[in-house]
Amino acid sequence: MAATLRDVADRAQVSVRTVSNVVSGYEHVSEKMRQRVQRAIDELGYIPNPVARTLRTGKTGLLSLVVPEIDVPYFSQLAREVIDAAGHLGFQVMIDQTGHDHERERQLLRGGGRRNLFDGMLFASLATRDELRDVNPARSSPLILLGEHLFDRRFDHVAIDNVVAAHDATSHLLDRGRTRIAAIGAQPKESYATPLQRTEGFRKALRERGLGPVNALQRTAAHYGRADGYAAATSLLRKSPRPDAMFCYSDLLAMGAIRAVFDAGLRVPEDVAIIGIDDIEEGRYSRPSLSTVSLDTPFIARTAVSRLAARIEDPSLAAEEFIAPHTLIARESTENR
Amino acid sequence: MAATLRDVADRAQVSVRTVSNVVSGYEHVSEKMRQRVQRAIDELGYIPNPVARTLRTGKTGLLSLVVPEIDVPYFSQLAREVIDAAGHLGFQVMIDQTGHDHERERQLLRGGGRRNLFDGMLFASLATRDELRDVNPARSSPLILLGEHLFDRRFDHVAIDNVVAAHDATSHLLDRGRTRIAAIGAQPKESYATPLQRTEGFRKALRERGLGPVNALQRTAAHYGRADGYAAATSLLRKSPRPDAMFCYSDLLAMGAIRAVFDAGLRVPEDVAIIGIDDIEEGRYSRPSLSTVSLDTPFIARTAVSRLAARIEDPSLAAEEFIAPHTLIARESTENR
DNA sequence: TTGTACGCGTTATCAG
DNA sequence: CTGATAACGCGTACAA
Repeated sequence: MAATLRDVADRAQVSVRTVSNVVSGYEHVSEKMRQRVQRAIDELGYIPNPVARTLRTGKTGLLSLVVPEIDVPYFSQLAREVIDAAGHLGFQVMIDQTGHDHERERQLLRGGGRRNLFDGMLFASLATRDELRDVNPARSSPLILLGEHLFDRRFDHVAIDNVVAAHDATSHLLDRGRTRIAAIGAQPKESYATPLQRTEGFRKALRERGLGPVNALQRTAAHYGRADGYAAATSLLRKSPRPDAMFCYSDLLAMGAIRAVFDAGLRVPEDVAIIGIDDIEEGRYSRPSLSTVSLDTPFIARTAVSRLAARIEDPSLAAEEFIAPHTLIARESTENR
Repeated sequence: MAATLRDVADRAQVSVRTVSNVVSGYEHVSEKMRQRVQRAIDELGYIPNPVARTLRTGKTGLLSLVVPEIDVPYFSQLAREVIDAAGHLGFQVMIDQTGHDHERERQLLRGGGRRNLFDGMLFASLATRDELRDVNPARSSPLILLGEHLFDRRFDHVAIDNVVAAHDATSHLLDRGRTRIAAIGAQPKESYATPLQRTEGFRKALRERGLGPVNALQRTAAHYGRADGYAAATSLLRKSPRPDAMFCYSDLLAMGAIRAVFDAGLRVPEDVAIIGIDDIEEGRYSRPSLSTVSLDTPFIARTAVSRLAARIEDPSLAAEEFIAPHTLIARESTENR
């Protein structure tokens, strides 16, 4: 059915080598030869078979992006940037979801069960220290960690400074005159880096202003979704005296929290100020619009993809860490009363 | 470096044929043999090379999902379901974005420039009649169209009944006593099926209640995003008398419209009722929560993936059309005044 | 039930 | 600059 390199060679009366040269744009081919071959290619409608090429070269041109759930706005935004950045470098992207399942994460880190169909992997899902420890950087396929995993320095790693980001968000609430500040997003089992660091930044900011321990005003959230934020905020509002501000570890948590405040008959920001982290577009249109810490997703995506490409070229590269910039964005949800 | 089938065969003192049988779970292998081979496999840490297997079998186990932008909630939710459904059938999913670029759509429909690295494609982006006409179903790789393209019956097609959905949404607004109903989402150039059908359903519902032509209350929207909804709604509110309801062709348009109404100093639903289509999670937490037409995304994803799998098995299948169910969901944004 | 040998479509090596 | 030919790793018809 489909024409092969050999078919073209036969038709053009040349060797497959010559055809291959023309197809892959090899320099030293006479113009005459090139035209003759090109004509045969066009006549037969020949298209190179990427699988055969891959078998020979060992490169598929495929990257794998692993996220917990692609329909979480932060991750779909990241995916968008990653796919674009990868495209510019000639890669296509396949997506895997872990669904917060540890076993699945472990499995994907080992290369998806089978030997990889991809040249490298961007891992943006959670992973505990233990799961990473099982992975041997020297033997596994090229891997870049995104946003987490500060524990393990054997891997390339693109992230933000979570301690500072959380500190900035909390300080912003303090600057607005809030004093009973709650935090939503610590993990039930503290095994991940990001929530730990955000909690650290949160507490640090409070300490700097002479505010004591705040365990009673902290709430865990398993999945950083709207429902988690809603539940946590509802629980916090039952306390007396109730908090006058909430720092949410993700914008999605914040969206849930905002709704919870209103369902409790209170107002944002008048009664409770709310700030998140991520800067998803949703927060720019919500009522009130959401104050947040904006992460430079394009930077993260570009850095991760180009670093992965470099590591595919040279797997012996020493592991490096890249910190993406973040900016505090004040919107309506933390305005002064 | 990596062990091959032949390495295992040498080590187990058997032929490659036998090893291959064991690996691919062939029935008729003696238990003794199986164990001997399995031991060699484990010792060498052998993993089959999917590329070589693909070259031989012609199947990559990869599906391509094409969307306009993955970070649009409707599409990321669809992607989530598609990836899950594909996983159950042993497929992985790569994602391509068209970014509303016609040339790119055309290119992807032709198989991404190169011959396909995937077994089949789910096309959920827009495409005009012309773009599809260039594609020959018999020669291209297996293709399923999602949600659009009712023009062309040469392809498998999974969609909802857009005319009825739009009719339901509009009727809901009429049932709530609204009389000056606007519509946001027609296309500047009417080349796509979905907006045309929604406009048809919209007008049909108005006609049934004896309401005349409404061109003055229709607004186009190029990309169905929040910004488009905001701009269109703002423009509509300047009319006098102003509309008392807006039917948005997507939930995202509706989110932008809600914000626009409030920025204009008016209230939803008291002054303007708003309804969308899609049922994205965002609309369940927004203020007011968003009335909408819920599409059965899991059904769409499962149907599309299993149909694609079937078509990969048997490319000669006759094209078929699948209609996914939809349900009207009334929330706060269309409550009675 | 198992072994041998060939082909899948490329790229790379080595002559010429 | 171009031709012949050997890999790449696996599946399978054919033979035993």
